[in-house]
Amino acid sequence: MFKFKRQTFLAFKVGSIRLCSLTAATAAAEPLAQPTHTLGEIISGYNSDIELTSSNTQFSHTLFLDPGFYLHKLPKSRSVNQVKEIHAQITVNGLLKNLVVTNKLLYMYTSFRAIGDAFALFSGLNERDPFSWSVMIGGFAKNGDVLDCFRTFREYIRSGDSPNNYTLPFVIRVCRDTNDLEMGKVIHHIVCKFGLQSDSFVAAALVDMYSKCKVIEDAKKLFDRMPNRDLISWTVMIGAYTECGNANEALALFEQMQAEGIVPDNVAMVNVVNACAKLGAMHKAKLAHEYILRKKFSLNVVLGTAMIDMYAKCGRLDCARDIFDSMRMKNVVTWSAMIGAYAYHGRGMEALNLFYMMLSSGIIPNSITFLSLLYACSHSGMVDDGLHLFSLMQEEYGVRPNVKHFTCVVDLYGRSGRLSEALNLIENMTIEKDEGLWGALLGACRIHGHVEIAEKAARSVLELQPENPGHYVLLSNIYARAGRWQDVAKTRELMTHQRLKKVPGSSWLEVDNMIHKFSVGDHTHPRSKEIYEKLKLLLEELELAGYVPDTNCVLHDIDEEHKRRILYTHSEKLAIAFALIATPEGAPITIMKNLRVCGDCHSFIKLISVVRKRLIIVRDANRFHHFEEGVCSCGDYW
DNA sequence: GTAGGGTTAG
Repeated sequence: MFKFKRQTFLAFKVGSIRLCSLTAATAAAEPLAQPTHTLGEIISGYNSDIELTSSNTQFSHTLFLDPGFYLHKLPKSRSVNQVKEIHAQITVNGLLKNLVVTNKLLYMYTSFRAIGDAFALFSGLNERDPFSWSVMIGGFAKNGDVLDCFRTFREYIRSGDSPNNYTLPFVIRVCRDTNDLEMGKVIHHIVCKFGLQSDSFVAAALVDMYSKCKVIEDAKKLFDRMPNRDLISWTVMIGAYTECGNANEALALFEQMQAEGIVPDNVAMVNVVNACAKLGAMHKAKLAHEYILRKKFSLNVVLGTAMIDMYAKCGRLDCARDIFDSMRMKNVVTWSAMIGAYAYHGRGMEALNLFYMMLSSGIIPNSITFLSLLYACSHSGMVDDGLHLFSLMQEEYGVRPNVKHFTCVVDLYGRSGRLSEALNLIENMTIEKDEGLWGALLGACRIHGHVEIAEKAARSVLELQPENPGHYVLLSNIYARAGRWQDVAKTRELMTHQRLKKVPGSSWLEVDNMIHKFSVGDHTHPRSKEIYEKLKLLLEELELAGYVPDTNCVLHDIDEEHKRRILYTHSEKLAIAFALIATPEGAPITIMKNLRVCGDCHSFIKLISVVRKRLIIVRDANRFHHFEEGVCSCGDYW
């Protein structure tokens, strides 16, 4: 124990007080130069740690001269204020000139996202090494400070140092986060220039960047060329395939990874679970779950939440709820996932009840929680509840509605036939409108056959997205229903003038633990011949039961007969025909579709559910449809 | 002795 001399104490006091402001800690180094020297003299006789206590009990600090002490102590900081306190101690000890200590200090500031403090320290440094630069570049990257990150990276290169396998992944990350493929390619050139393309960290970051920028082929090429593919690069690649809609390939890759002797971890399993969710394949989901239990992965918040989503998207609300109930730690994402699951299945009341449970357990809802709730209300016809939540969200929780929230409210009004209120809401909105918003209004006009508002909605939606064939189909359906055949023809004409972006539609289902995938007019399935024969019989059977093909769902400029042929080979119908061949009589059928089920297929499936006495569940891009005894409660179609 | 790539709800 050492009692301060008065002057030393004052010097320290200056440091202690000033370290509370961002730049002051470094500024404090200057006036402290002299007194610290005194302090050094005082304690020069002690090589070991010395505790200095002031006579004023307000200040009681331990000062150490050994850099190792701070390297050990800094990571234990629990707040930025603690870092600042240690910063002051380092300062009064004159240890700021030790770059190892200073870099760690810099890192601690960035880890608390105190980027201003970090930069103040960084810019005050007389000397910087590649560690300091990479911590600073990484700090900006993790904080989303794109411009500062690039600026610092440029400065670093200008200072004469070479970019390395630490700095580059940070810069690549920024390109990924901002979806800046062009900049990503520039960085890729730099990577090659410095011969770092084989580094695991750099390569994995590049693969991730390419995949998030939707150039999966480039990502795969890079991945295939990697000499050492570790767990993380595999995980990135698995996630990339799931993201681009090829979940089957993602799961295949997971198998391949294990065959190469790589042992998955929790994060890898989250990616596997996501792939199963995308596939909606119950068998795969169960296998993944069993694997997770067998290998004793901890069901942490992230993995647990992913599993809730997986089961919900496989059509198993009960399993999703079991996982939800078994989770000890739940965050707002977990609750929102479960609320979203109910919403997705058209179970508005359950979604709402869960929301109130969430509130009583003290979780604060966010923008996405409310989006799921509004979605639940719109698909369950709970107009008043939806409108109440829409105002609650803004007034009680300060969540500013984005265009997706508005879209739900338009849907809410629209489905219940309050079309002018929906239009009014859109017209009075101050935020930017998108095609989804107008599309919701257009969809509502189809349900209620409102031509006038439909034309208004169609004009706006086609202005924003002229290349989407779905909008023309909707408008044409509305005209057709009103018997306005000239306008149907005009719509088709309008469409043929556009370059249409066709997202290939596909449907798939799981039979005997295998995924069977179909696209329109598909003949690739090994049992294709049987499927088409079955479909022919089904069509005859259904026409007797009153099915009339709705060729308005096909908008190609072709004759009626050709339209019928296209219509009857829609992927949903092929999938249904296959299911009827390959599954036991009376068993429920579950089909997945990457786009929305078309109106004709919707009526087709409704009829199948009654003439074949089957429960048919269809998951499309929007929701789950439960067809039972000729009824689907979705309210999407007439 | 100080710096690094992958994860959950829409």
